[in-house]
Amino acid sequence: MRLSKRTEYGLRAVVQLARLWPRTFVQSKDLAQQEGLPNKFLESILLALRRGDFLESKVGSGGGYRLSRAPREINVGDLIRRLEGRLTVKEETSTDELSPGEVAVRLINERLTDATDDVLDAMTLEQLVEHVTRAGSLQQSMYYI
Amino acid sequence: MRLSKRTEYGLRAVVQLARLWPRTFVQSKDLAQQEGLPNKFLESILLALRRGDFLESKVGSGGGYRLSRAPREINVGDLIRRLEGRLTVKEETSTDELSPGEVAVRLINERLTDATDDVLDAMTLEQLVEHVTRAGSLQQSMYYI
DNA sequence: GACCAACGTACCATTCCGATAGGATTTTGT
DNA sequence: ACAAAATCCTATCGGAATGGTACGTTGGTC
Repeated sequence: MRLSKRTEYGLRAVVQLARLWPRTFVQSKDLAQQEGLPNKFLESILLALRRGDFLESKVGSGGGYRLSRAPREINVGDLIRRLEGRLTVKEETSTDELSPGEVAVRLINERLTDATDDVLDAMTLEQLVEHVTRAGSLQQSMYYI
Repeated sequence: MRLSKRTEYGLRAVVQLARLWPRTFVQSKDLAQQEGLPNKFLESILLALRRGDFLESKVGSGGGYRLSRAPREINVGDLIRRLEGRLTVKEETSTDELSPGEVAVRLINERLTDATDDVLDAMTLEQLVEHVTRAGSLQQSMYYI
């Protein structure tokens, strides 16, 4: 189980935006620089997030992106499902004439998606950022031991 | 979250073998035909499973594959991890100088792999086959309603 | 009206996935 | 002994997905 680069970059940008919330707009260029990401690629990701109503954008000088809602209101599962862009062609639910092996595979797939959805849906962006800053301060405090 | 074809085919073959356990060797060709899988591709998968000590094989006329142990002794998690053949280049555990975003991504990845491992490790091949045959008999009985 | 940044489109390079081809090796059956 | 049968092994390949770049357009600010 591995997240795509697209998802990873999107998450990293959103985490940055959440830490700045509710301050004003941040430009794609700056986000890319802070996290060391390819600028144009990131732009396309941010655009998708805006379309998914996770971000608001402002064009022109002094423009940029910001979260459309408070981090508390944003669910990580929703975010990632948007980023992964699952097309998953509806799985062709032809329940008839399934071999035993096919039934087994289907069962496992269901269990896996349920488990991952549970993990991701139980986490808000606020919680995620909280974990991160805790880990960060922990990391920082270790320099002084 | 989706299993690769390689994993899917391997599972389907193993489920068939588990249903026949502890009977004698089944040929790749027959497994491929029963499940409608490409023969040569399946062969390479079965070979990997043999190397992973899930199967025993016998060369020559009357040869084939069979489980190396009882289905009860085979863990689905082990099986799938073998089949996916994740190379996952050790994640480069450079704990220093991580951006907040990177920490967040790492956290999510850990949670996801933990959750999926939990699901898969809690299932033996015997249990999987049991689920399948139950579902199968249910499906069959519906023909007679 | 000059600049700025989001928006949009098209394209490209590389990797991975699923699969096939063609054989070499080992055992069984006659 | 020999032929058939099956696993075992290596190489290759087409196509799709992924990750990324280039270039231009639109809309907003000073």
